[in-house]
This record gives sequence, C-alpha cells and structure tokens, in this order.
Amino acid sequence: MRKPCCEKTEITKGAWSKQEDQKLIDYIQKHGEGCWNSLPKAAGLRRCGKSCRLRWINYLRPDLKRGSFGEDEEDLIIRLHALLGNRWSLIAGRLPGRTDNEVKNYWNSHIRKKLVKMGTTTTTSTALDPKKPHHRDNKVPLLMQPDARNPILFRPPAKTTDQKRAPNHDDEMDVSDSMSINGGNQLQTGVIMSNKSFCLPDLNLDLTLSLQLAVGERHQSDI
DNA sequence: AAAGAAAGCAACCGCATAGTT
DNA sequence: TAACTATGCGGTTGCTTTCTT
Repeated sequence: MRKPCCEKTEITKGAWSKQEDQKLIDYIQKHGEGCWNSLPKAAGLRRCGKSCRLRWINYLRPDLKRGSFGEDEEDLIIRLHALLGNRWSLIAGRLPGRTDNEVKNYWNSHIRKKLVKMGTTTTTSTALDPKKPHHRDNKVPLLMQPDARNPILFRPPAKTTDQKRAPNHDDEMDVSDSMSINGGNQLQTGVIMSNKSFCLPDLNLDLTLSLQLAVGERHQSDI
C-alpha cells in the first residue's frame, strides 16, 4: 500500500482562501521555493506540500501571464503538441508565463474542439495509447527521444528554480527553436533521417531541427 | 426569470523518477 | 544496491460560471 503523501486528517482541501494565499506568498518571498513537504508547517498552512506547490506554480507565481491565449500562443501549442504529445510541462515551458495546467486546460477546452471541427484532430495522434498507463516511455515515440549526446536534439538545461531536479532528460528537447511544419495543416511524414530532422509517421508531420544560426529566420516564417 | 446544459478552470490523485541514506 | 523520500507530471474530477432554451 502506498503511503499517503500527507496526513489526511489535518489537511484542508478545495479552494484556497486569500489568507492561505497570502501565507504562501509571504513564506516563499522570504524563503524561496522548495522543500514543499515541510513548507506547509513552516508557513502555518494546513495544506499538503503538493497542494502548496501547485497553488504557487499555477496561480500565485508573480511571473504568470494569465488572461486568454493569443493566436500566436495557440499556434505554438498546436505545433508543439503535434511534436510532443500531451507533455504539457514541456509545451508550457515554451510559453512564457503559462503553466502546464493552463495549457492543458486550454487544449482540452478550446483547441481540441477547434481541431476536431476542422477535421484536423490531433487527439491521440501522437502515437500514444491513451489506454496505457502514463509511463514516460509511452509519451513520446522512441524515435523522438532525444539523445543527450546529440547536441542537436539535446540542450543542456537552463533550470528555473522549480525545475532544479530535472527528472527527465527528454524534457530538454529543443523543439521550438527551429521547428517548421509544412503547409499549415498538411503535414508530412517520415522518420529520423539525420541529426537535423525527425518526423512522425503517424502524424504526417515534418519537423526540421536546424542549427542555432537559423534561429533568426524563425521569427519571420514560423512564429 | 428559471432550469438545465455546456464550458472553463482550479485542484486533487496516483505514478514515475531523481536524489538520499 | 535497495529502500525510502521528495518532487514533478499528466490525467481526472468537481465546482463555478456562462450560455441556451
């Protein structure tokens, strides 16, 4: 049996009050992020550490953008989702001020429906079997797993404080820097052909990773 | 104006993984 | 090296708000 992450009896659940928010903000401003397990007690909160972390990351962090998504953001989400599947934290990492939860919700409530309407559904189009347990190896096709030895697919982490632990190497894939999709919704197929490109057969997707020097061109043609 | 349906979003849950002992 | 602990992630749930009839 799995041990509960916290003592249920003393834990408050549900929506956060303003007082709780303030306590959490005050504490983090004083002591910084981290040590989520001990934070609630230290901050005088009757919440589990996980809940505090989530509240901070998804709602209280000062650098959050909030508000509705722009067209460019939506476009980027669609492209990244085509490449990465439901890896919301990775996708959110490419959208400054957005959280994985926000991106996930936006996808589920807006974009997916939109794509279904257009007949361009990418739901479960990422070679991922939704019925399978969410094992990480199931999330991204093997061909897409970046190789830490490959500088094209692997970029050394530029960690934010809440990413210190960097649990997965495949989280470091640098995709947006020079990703391109041919002809809007007409995507092409293929497999990894070289260091510079890889494609998803089931996605009809052609994604090209070019070197950093191409970054300048990206802004005109891609974003 | 009221009731039901749909949509949106915040939060929880369980699992995987990295770090520590 | 195995066991344990802490953290991060994605899926899901359920409450609240908005829309439709």
